Amino acid sequence: MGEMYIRVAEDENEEPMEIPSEDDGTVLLSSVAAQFPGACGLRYRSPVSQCMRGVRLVEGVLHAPESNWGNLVYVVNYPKDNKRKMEEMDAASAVKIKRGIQKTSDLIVLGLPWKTSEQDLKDYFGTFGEVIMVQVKRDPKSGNSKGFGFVRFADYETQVKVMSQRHMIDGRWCDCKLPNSKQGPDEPLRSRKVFVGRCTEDMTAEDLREFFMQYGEVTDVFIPKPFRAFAFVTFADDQVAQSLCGEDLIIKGVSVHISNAEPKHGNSRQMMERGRFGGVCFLCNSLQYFVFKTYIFAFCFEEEILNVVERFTQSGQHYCIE
DNA sequence: GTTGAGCGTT
Repeated sequence: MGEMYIRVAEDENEEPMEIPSEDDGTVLLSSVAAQFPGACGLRYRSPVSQCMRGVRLVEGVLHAPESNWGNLVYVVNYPKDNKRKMEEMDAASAVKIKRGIQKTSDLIVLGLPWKTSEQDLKDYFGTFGEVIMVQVKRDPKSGNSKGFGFVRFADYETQVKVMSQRHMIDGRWCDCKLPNSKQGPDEPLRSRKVFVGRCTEDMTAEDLREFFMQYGEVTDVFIPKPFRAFAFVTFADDQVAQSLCGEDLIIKGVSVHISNAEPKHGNSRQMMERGRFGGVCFLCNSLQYFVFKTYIFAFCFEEEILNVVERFTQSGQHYCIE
């Protein structure tokens, strides 16, 4: 038969590449793999049945169908769950993220007027997007509203939008948040909050909010007092928060460093057991945590320390200095 | 029958 070339592509619609055959008309899998690393075989679309057919492979040698390769385009087979497949998966999920196609979750609606009904909720939230669930929590006996409820949207974009603002419902301001049951260690790498290090004292919460708005909806800015050269910024969308981690950004002419705000397993008990941060506070004589000098943790990005700092500053409790 | 920070009878 003599040496010839067969046309091979990664996809039926892509431009094929010519792969040399052997003198006996067969094609070595190694020849295919030389151009398509990781290839484990070939397939083609039968002109008769219009189905994909596999090419016979015996000990690394590909045999022509009908003893003739013809002018068909052969498509490369890759092993299941190999690198290429993984890349396709990544690409697919990346598209999902970019398009905002993400699983939604129930949002708790806090501050509802006693009179607000589920129909009221549906009518109100329906103006943001498709509502697929509403609930008003009531006392089973009396049927009286407990003043809070839940809502679930069809689209993640809608959820983000709704979480990013307050809501005037039947004359009261209400907040929509992720319920506690949906937070926590459910998805540890999905933090919506970032740590902003190297802050200067002239950076106000409003400065930070305005700056970070360019990346996405900002739902909270927290600056510890007294000044400690860091802040926490929370976004409505965890993807935004994650995308900023590791960045050095310029705010008011100074470079701040963004890193993750929440430890994967930042358990205060674990820290105490390690004996690194445990002890008795000389101020209150009963607290069990130490926080070191400002300049130490201000420039230290160890998640555990930051978590402790945040717990203290947010709870309004005093803290210990050495 | 009241109230106003919170966290969901299944």
